[in-house]
Amino acid sequence: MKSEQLKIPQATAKRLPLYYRFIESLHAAGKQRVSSTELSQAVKVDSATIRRDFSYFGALGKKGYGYNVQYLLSFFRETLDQDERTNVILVGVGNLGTALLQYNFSKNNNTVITHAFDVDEKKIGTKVGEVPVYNWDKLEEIGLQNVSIAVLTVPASQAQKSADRLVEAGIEGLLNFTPVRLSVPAHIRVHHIDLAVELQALVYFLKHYPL
Amino acid sequence: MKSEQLKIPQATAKRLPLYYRFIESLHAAGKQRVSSTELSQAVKVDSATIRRDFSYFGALGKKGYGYNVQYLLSFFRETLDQDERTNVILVGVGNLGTALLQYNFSKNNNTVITHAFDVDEKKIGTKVGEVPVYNWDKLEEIGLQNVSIAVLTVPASQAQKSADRLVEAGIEGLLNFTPVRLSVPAHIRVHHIDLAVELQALVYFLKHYPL
DNA sequence: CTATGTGAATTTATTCACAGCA
DNA sequence: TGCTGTGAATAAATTCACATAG
Repeated sequence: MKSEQLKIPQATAKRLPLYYRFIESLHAAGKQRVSSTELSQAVKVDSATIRRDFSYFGALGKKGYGYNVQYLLSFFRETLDQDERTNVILVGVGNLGTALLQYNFSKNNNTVITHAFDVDEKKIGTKVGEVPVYNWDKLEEIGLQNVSIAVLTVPASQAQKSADRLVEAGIEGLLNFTPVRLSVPAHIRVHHIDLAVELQALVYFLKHYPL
Repeated sequence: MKSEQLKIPQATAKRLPLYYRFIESLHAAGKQRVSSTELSQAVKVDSATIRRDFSYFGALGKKGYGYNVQYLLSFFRETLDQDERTNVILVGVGNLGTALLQYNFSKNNNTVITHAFDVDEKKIGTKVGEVPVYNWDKLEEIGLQNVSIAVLTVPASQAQKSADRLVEAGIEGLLNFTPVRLSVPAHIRVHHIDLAVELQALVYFLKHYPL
């Protein structure tokens, strides 16, 4: 039951949170069943891809009927570990960091930023959207109380050294909003959200891939 | 010279801005030449992939030498249309919108947010990081002066209707930061940056794909 | 009849491995 | 020799198309 999950394609894994969120909204709306075609229209993923994605987890649906919303919901809740809470820290309370703290991914899920860190005396000791800001110099002292993920929103010049320190402190995953391509040990997982690259890529597609 | 660019794989196109940014920094540092291996270490993309990517544009390098930084730079500048300035508007001056306006992608490139829109009277008429905030109700009146891209940072509840209105006004590309999967005409290009999905995906990978 | 689940085909992307040029 | 550029191999992801269960 655990080992089979190792075979799930990465592309599928990245879509799971998307499915989960939409299934939640269907459930909240009181919908009982849903077909891959309906899901497809909502999340803009081909229906065959959705059926394929679901099939990696076994037969979640019923032929001629579709999928039971309640069942899907509890299945994905467990699969995405939404039963247990996941705590995250954020490093760098600048504009972007502040925006993420206010947002705090709060609406749908069980993943929450619990601590923020910064070096600015004026920010330390305050709260930004419920989240207390701690002194970055006290990271080791405070420790990562079973937190395994950090959101990195520091200036580019501080990115690598901040990452090094987080790794040293025992972090396992980084959501990196800086443009720096971090060098980390092989067992650390880093996902990049590179805002400037995303915008440039859109510009490029627009000019060179007319739809 | 134009038509061949239509064959460039999407995966390659998405990496171009990344290459461009690093080549810029090499140039700024006064470096003359660079090999695919060096590039690989810096941008964390396999060196064979880099050579393959470059090869879609012809023979940019010299065997036994590598690539000339100056030449690469001017080649990519042209390819990514960095000679001409690209103007962008931003809709929704909340926390995230404000962060993006302050950031304004400004450091490296020639793509700039020139107008922001919001409905909040307190924001209209002010400037956020150099960018003036206009009344969203006046969108049509102000018009999109040869702007073809909008960054969408409105609340989820406003996302679809904001997009509809932008499309009506003539926008061609959307960088969508809302969790809503927008429905737009086929000729409109939408890129999603779904912050909650990214974080959830990282959580999932961490728990299920031990490195 | 309906909509899943999945073999097979196809498309897209990555990586290997090396011939050949500077 | 040192590195590119690229055929060929491999891997990953998507899509087709349909037998089959309900």
